[in-house]
Amino acid sequence: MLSQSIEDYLKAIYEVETSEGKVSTNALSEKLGVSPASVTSMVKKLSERKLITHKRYQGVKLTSAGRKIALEIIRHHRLVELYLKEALGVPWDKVHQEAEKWEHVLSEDLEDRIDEFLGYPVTDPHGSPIPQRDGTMIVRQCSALEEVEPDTLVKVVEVSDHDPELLRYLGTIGLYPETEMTVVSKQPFKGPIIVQMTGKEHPIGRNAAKYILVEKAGN
Amino acid sequence: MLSQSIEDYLKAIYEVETSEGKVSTNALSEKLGVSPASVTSMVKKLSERKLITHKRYQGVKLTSAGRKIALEIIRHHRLVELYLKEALGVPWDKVHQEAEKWEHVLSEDLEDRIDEFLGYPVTDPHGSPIPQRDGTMIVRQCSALEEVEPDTLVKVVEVSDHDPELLRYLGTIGLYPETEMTVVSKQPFKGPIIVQMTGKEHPIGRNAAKYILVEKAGN
DNA sequence: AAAGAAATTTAGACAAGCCTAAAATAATTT
DNA sequence: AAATTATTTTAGGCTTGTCTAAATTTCTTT
Repeated sequence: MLSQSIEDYLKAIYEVETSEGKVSTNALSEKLGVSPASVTSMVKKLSERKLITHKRYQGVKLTSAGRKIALEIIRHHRLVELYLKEALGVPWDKVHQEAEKWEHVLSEDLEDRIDEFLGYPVTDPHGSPIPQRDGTMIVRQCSALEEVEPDTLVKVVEVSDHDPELLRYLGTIGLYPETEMTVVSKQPFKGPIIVQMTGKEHPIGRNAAKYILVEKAGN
Repeated sequence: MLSQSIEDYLKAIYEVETSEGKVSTNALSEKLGVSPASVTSMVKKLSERKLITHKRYQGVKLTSAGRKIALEIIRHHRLVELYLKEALGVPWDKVHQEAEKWEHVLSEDLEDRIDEFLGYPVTDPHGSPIPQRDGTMIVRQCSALEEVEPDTLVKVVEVSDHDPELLRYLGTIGLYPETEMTVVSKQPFKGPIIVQMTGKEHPIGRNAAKYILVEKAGN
């Protein structure tokens, strides 16, 4: 049995690896909210257990054993998020926080029951792909809303769950994964991006637009 | 925020207090699976925090603050047990083990949602009463099946969840809380107790009969 | 290329919770 | 009542995961 801490580190390493490519001590320190020194000592332990590889002063990499565990935890996390929303009506800006705790206590049996209850879903409430039991995961071609040229019809693919405040705001304007919308204009000087959804126009700050992933809608 | 360990101790103290009256270091050591010395040191910590009172060499007692927390944890545990059975079809011999982990990660918000989903239940799948939000709990007049005289019509009130094997067996013969049955005879020399349920007769070992609580059925 | 800045690691400490072995106290037996 | 046994506590140690402060290595700037 792995400690909650180890699971948290492996998950964080996976996420940084995916989003930044390189996994530095500092990045992990930041992400996990612990000191760099603490990261170094945990990194040592994870290397000894062959869950990651590590060369001094150069980042860290998951081994396939480590990646398998990371994906398992992320699978738990995202299944739980979706379950809480679907089965218990927890609003989408709250599910992340709850899932952070639940992901560590979910048995395989319960994982399967929840998966079945949800009809073997492939994405969580924020549109993030759910790793499948075999470790595979859907891949999608998408870009940040920030990068999209005006006059394009796009479909929301995924919204970052890092900021509940953002999720609440997007909820109020009805912007969820699968929503289609048209990018009307990008205001100059890093001004907001204006999108049109079901008739209405909404301004989306650049900062928010970085965290909204979209794909070109079939038009 | 209380550690999982502290929550486990408070729950164990509550349970021993209820079933034995006096709470000794040894009883807790046994119940929690840790050494008596460990219990002593945790007891010291809990006293300092005013969650229990303790006189050297004479057991331990919950303060009202401590009891409140114990009941909260037990409420979590029993709500989760019932939820897992009702919402996810987890068999009744498995729910205890899962709930041991979940009871520590349930937020108040989720507790309320689950409570509502279940229609504000008062007992868990084994018939144990669920403490209400205000700390109250239903009380019932019942006795162990072992003590019941033959030729009595009884209703099962509660079955101990301490042994999954027993629960599985009782499941196979259809003996659940609310089941009515007649005590046909008590075999001599600590032999089994014969009960009749829906026509069929079943022998129940004395050891099992200790853990089945019943009340006289209105006949 | 050398100096300064940034990132990383080492060294040493601490809290929580557990352990064993030994000492102290209480309960039971003779 | 003394001796034996059982229970509880004390003393001292271990592991996990964290921290700060200082040393080392790497990167960046000039």
